[in-house]
Amino acid sequence: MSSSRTARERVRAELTREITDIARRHLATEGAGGLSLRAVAREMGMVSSAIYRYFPSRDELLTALIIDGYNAIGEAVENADAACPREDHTGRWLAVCHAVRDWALAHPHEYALLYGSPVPGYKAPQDTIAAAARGTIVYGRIVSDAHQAGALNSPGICPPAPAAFSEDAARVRTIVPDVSDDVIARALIAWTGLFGWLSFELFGQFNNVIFDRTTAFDHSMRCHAAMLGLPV
Amino acid sequence: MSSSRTARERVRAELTREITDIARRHLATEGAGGLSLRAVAREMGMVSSAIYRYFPSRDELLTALIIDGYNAIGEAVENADAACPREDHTGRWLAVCHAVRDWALAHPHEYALLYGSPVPGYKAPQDTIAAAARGTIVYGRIVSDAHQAGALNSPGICPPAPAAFSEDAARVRTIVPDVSDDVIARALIAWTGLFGWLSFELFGQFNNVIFDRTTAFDHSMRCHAAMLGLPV
DNA sequence: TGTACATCAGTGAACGCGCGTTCACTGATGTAC
DNA sequence: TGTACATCAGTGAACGCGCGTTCACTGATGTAC
Repeated sequence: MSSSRTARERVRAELTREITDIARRHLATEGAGGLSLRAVAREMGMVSSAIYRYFPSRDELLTALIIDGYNAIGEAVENADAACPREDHTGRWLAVCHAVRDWALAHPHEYALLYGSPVPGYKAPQDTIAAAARGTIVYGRIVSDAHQAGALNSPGICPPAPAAFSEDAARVRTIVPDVSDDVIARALIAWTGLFGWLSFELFGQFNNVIFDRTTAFDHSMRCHAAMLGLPV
Repeated sequence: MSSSRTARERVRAELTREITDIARRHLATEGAGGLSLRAVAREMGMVSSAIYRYFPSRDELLTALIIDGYNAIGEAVENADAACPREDHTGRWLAVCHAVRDWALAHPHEYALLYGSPVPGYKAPQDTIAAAARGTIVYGRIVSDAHQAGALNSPGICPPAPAAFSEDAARVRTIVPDVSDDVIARALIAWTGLFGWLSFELFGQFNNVIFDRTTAFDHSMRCHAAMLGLPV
């Protein structure tokens, strides 16, 4: 019967989720390289080979974790954005920044898995790339909304984007529609600036130097907004 | 005799260098987690335990590699800066940016070791922190030189640095003397922006999106210069 | 310059560990008639 | 509703591997008198 088939499948889905949960927890203690199928199986109370009923290899498990991570960060970003008035583009940008940071601080090893050094020997499959776009798309919509609302006023301090940039800009425009090359260039700076800050903060580069990180972060992201052309 | 003592010591120094060279090469193929004393020993034609004459543990070898890395990047930055006319502060900043990037592209795994996810289980000792400062000090001097030459004109688009930032700013001022909190905040943004860009580029975040990376990078760093208040 | 001794470099065997993955298997759960 | 069969989950043993680190040792290189 279809109800009993879903019974077995429900157990399967449940155990799959349990495996990824445990794996995620191990990631948080051992780091990406230390993720071991045997350790996960041990904690599941299973024999190590049983894991292979659920994931055909260690890399597939890693892939699942990466996709989950991108989705978690994407969801956090979407929620933060959705909670702001549509026309408050600066507020939306800042909300997104803080959402990414809060998530990163709560899940430092997952952040490292997504935005840190690539895991040696691991080749990211195509599925992860789609998941990675989720947060970026929200950011792109904020910028293009601001542009369409006429709220994006170039601060006029950057040199114009070079002609050689236009091909790459065209590709980025699929995520940030309608805006000029100049805006795309500045949007890229803000985006890399956000993650650059977080990587410094999470990977220890601020140790013994910056202590009130929330304050400095917030101010930095406001400056990025200003450079982007948003009202601050 | 002192000449014969230095003979033995010269061999020792030579072999120590050879070990770190091989380890560096392994780092470039296997990544930080895959660095193995046994593999290094094998390639040296030694038995694995012999390595312990030179490094008391795997972590000490890692520490040596990290310090070497920071020094290499620091030296590249120093040279790039020194090749510019002192009063061309914008040129000095751009030269530093390109020097860091060139080094990072030539040594991606070493870059990851220094600026990527921390190696799990490895606790960076104090020596590495001093070495890490070398490049930063050059950057700080450029900013403070520009300030002292009156070449640093605030673009006036950032909100003022919050009062809560002043304690951290004071700490940073030991590296960038004399400048205001506002300048320090903007200097921090440019610096994190540089490494944020490089991490995106090296860790794969630009894949399938940005292809002419040198062009986009150069333009981004010019924008950072402009935001910092340097003439562009 | 020659000898007695101390220091150091490198060997080889061993300890104890954990890993990913395969394979033939036992039972339990689901399906079709 | 009941039975015969197919699918799936989990077991347990094994393969083959590499790792960091310790230890007692042999020789060679350096030092002091």
